[in-house]
Amino acid sequence: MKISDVAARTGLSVSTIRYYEASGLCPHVARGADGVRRFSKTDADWLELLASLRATGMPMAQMRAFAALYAQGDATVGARKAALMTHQRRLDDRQAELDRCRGLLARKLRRYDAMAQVQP
Amino acid sequence: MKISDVAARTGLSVSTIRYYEASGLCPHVARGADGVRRFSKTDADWLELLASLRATGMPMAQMRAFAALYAQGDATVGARKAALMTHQRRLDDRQAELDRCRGLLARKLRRYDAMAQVQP
DNA sequence: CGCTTGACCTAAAGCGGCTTGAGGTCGGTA
DNA sequence: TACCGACCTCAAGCCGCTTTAGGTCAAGCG
Repeated sequence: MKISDVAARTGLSVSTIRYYEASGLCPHVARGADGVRRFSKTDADWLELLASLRATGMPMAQMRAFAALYAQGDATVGARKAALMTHQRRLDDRQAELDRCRGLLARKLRRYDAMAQVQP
Repeated sequence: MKISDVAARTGLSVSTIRYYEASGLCPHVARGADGVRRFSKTDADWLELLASLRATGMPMAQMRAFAALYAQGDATVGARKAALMTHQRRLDDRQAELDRCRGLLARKLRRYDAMAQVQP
């Protein structure tokens, strides 16, 4: 799999994928003799997870820590589980923000409609 | 109202509020003779809305545009309504991302649990 | 055959959205 | 009076990318 394929699949840009690798988020990506990156299915799956974590607000430092655990194999499953559960809580916070904002927008929009009726 | 009060109320940091003002997001904040900002209730409400929009991903450029409309008064209600409705769609996108991520995490966590059972 | 086009590569600079730091003014209090 | 804390400005720093500059190679075509 080439970098463009992974980009298409994960929704990350090609640049972002290179940046993530350079930042230690997806270490050990294989290279062909020509120096071109060759992603395994596992690499792609991993990046897909990263993309989802990042899109929902996990900081890079935590993703880096998570990647380091992942690289150390099965012994770290407990720690990884904890990291994901921490992120679940972040999701709940985001959800709350989203809901608050939805409410605010709904109220604002109703007020705008009321204004439009009074002076059309 | 002083800047620290607005910070407490909106959840924005004092620095961020100053930065927003400097960026044209909340123009015309009054100043005392001592040069200290004096926020009206309207200012605070406005910043609260901005905080919510920002926290849910509206780019500053769009907030700036929205602020400019707001500053021009009631004639721009239609445009402002459109802007908020655009943001509502962004909320839906975020919601979808959140849900996707939740699903992914749930699957991952189940897999981790399975692994822990096999080799405790 | 040579030439362009396009996908890949690196390294470095730029950008959006804050945060932090240096340096200064004021009012209150021990 | 000397210090503390809240305010101020301006500039630099930081995070998470994106863009730009400059280069290699393979495929396609006039």
